[in-house]
Amino acid sequence: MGVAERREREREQRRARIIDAAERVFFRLGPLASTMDDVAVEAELSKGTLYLYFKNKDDLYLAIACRGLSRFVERAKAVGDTDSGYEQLRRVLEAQHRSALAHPEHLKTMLAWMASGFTASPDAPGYDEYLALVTTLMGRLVAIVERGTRDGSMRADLDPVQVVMHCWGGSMGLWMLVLNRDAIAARMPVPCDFDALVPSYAEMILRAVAPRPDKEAP
Amino acid sequence: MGVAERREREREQRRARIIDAAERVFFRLGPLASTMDDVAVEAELSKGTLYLYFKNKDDLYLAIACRGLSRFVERAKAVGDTDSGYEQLRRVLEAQHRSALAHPEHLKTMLAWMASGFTASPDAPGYDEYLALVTTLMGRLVAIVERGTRDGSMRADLDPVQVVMHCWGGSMGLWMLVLNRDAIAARMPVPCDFDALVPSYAEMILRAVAPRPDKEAP
Amino acid sequence: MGVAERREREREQRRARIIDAAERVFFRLGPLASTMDDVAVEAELSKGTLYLYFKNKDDLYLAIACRGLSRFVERAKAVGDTDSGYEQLRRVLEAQHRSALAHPEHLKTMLAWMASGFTASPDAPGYDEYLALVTTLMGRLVAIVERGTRDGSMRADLDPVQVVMHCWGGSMGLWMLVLNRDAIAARMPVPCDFDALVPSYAEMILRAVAPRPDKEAP
Amino acid sequence: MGVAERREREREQRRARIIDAAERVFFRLGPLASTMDDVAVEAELSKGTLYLYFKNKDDLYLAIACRGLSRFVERAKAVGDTDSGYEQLRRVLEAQHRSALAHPEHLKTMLAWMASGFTASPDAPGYDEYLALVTTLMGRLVAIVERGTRDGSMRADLDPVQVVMHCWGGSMGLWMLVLNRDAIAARMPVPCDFDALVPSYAEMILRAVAPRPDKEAP
DNA sequence: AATGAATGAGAGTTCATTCAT
DNA sequence: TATGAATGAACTCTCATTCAT
Repeated sequence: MGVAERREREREQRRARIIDAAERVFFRLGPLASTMDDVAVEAELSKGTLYLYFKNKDDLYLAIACRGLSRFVERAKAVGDTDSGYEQLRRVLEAQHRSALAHPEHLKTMLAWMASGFTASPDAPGYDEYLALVTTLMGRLVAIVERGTRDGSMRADLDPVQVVMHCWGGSMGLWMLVLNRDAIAARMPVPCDFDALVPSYAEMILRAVAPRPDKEAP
Repeated sequence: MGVAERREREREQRRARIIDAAERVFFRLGPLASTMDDVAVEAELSKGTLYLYFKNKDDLYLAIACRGLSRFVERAKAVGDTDSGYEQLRRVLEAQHRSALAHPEHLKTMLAWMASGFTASPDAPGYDEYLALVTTLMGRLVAIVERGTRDGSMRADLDPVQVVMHCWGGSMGLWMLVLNRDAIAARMPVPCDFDALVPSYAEMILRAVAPRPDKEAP
Repeated sequence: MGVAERREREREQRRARIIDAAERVFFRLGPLASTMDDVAVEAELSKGTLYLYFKNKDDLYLAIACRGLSRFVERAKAVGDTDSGYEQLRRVLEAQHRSALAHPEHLKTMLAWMASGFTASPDAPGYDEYLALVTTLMGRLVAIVERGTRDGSMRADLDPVQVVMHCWGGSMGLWMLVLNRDAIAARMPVPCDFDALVPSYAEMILRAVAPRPDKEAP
Repeated sequence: MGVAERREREREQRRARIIDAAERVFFRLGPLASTMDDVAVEAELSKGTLYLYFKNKDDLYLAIACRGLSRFVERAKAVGDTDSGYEQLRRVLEAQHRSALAHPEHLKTMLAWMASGFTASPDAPGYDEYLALVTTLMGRLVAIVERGTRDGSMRADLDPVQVVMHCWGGSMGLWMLVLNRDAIAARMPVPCDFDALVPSYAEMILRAVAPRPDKEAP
């Protein structure tokens, strides 16, 4: 049985190395301009081999999305469960901002994928993994907000799901602007501090979910 | 002189009809999967004719973006300049939401374009028009927030440009979620009211820019 | 009848102006890269109008060839008929060299046409004119050599037609090299004086057709 | 190691077969009218496969030119180095004439290429090979004439490079006429023996480079 | 398991030519 | 006569995918 296990392990390693290569290529050229040939060359593998590990280009795309997402999820988990809901949300937002700053290309790739319509077909091998990640992340975030509404660190009348979507979707939209800062700056009539954009967005969110001040200090 | 005028008018009409057709195709297939052949068939024109009116596919893309944007701009202008800054912002957000609801396909196309990196080259014929629209819109929005900070209807410590970007970018991001509601809903562990997403986002923004209640009622 | 004549004259002028424009375009871009659109713009005429004066692009090509050829013919005629055959040949070669130096683009265009296989169809409107020119030129040159063989200024055993073809074809070939001097120079292991090429060729021809020296000076 | 070698050999064979097919097509239709589709059909290969072996149409063109040129070079080398310069030149000219007679289509293709301006870009894969061939050929011919001027079998005052260019360029020009014999014959006022054209040209060249008879027989 | 040659449909774009006005 | 919008076939080149070895 050692042989089968070693094989499986080797297979996983090889798969991971292909994703590594694909990430480098996708980040360099964008997912659209990247070809399977580019990925094969970068992975020092033949093109045919790629198809032994990934059903098609979209499946490879999905695997990259999973990676990015799992980084987010890990950060969200690392925040822990001891603080107040408000504090946890603050730290999650901060953690994600740091994560995005560290891997902006990941974000770019994911955005391109989202904006082009989430083409992953449910029968792609990586689909289940991806689904599990989203579910985990969303569940975690919703739980944080729910806790906040209960422990009094957030307004009680918030709809947790809506708040999570505001955090998630809004951040995505702002990152879309930040990642295209050059193109946008050229079109803005007034200067904009792009580096401050996401932090100030988090600030605004937090201010909006905070309980009314007059209720804070009776 | 009537002839030249009529020609010019007919040319504009034909151009508009091509954009109509392109919109339908782009919305049906997505801008990436759409081909110039598809557009030609939809417009009941030969492919060569397309190139009489648009330099290339990107230029056609840009024309669609311009159209969507100009709808936004018109709505923003229609809000008028008589109310308080806060009230104007509220109405602009509301107007844009209605606009987006009426033409979601536009938004989808624009998002795909933004996420793939704003490829418009400055020498495309429609570029200047596009630029002017963005500048107008951004200028208008910034002016509204500036007014709000001065007339006391918004917090005085707001950075108007940041607020505008939060409105703009955040809405985009949320619309990205709404437009992919089916794909996302399948991945959400808890149900989400997608129709409420953008309105509740506007509400949150407005709440965040409003002056502190304890300063409102001294 | 004055009206018809004026019309005919105007038609000729318009035709000539189109050829002017076509020459400029062909010389600038080469006959292959030149489009009927380019010619129409250069002629400040609509594309459709071009087809009122020329059956198709080849016919326009032919008209340009005629122009170049008629210049040659005029130079050949201007040499006169008073000198010895040898002297006339010398002066014709010299005249053609000067003509080619003055209008190298013409030569280039004609060469491209010849090398791509003389595509003129006999039913093109300008075909007869072109044919007449070639006939005239060849007849003139052959007559010169024939005279030379009879008046003792050339070797008596020459075949006049062969000599004319050597002059004509050989010059063409050498001009082909001269016109591509840059490309060729880059490929030559030894330097070459391209300016001397055609004159030295004429010299060689003349030396070869000259009577044996021992017969010159008895 | 046998596998890699076999692959390489097969690759060369396939490449050669594509050039075969391209030659047939180019000769039938002319290089301009020939399309990559035509070549693919003739080679019984898919269009995509062509691009695995040749970067683009020009590269395929270049490969054909190389082939024709290498035949010339081989003939020039086969002449050997034992005779007088004059005799070597005579035999080279003769050899090239036979070569051209055997493969006129090659000549036609090369002429079309030359006349359209030597478009080969230096980064085409076959460019170096082509360059080496031209350099070899030119060097060989110049060496022959130099030898002739030194060994007394040619006039001492000849410029070897000029003579070589006369041979090369002049022959090209005459072949251009021969290859278009039908079109030209229809335009000639007097009959012309096209088959004799190149041999009689070689004769003329040889006569012109030969030393003066009165110096030969003192 | 790995290869890489082969595929072939289809992309965007061009341009000589036509024809209704 | 002159126009120029419209055509549509043809072009070169790309690339995700397959399959014999």
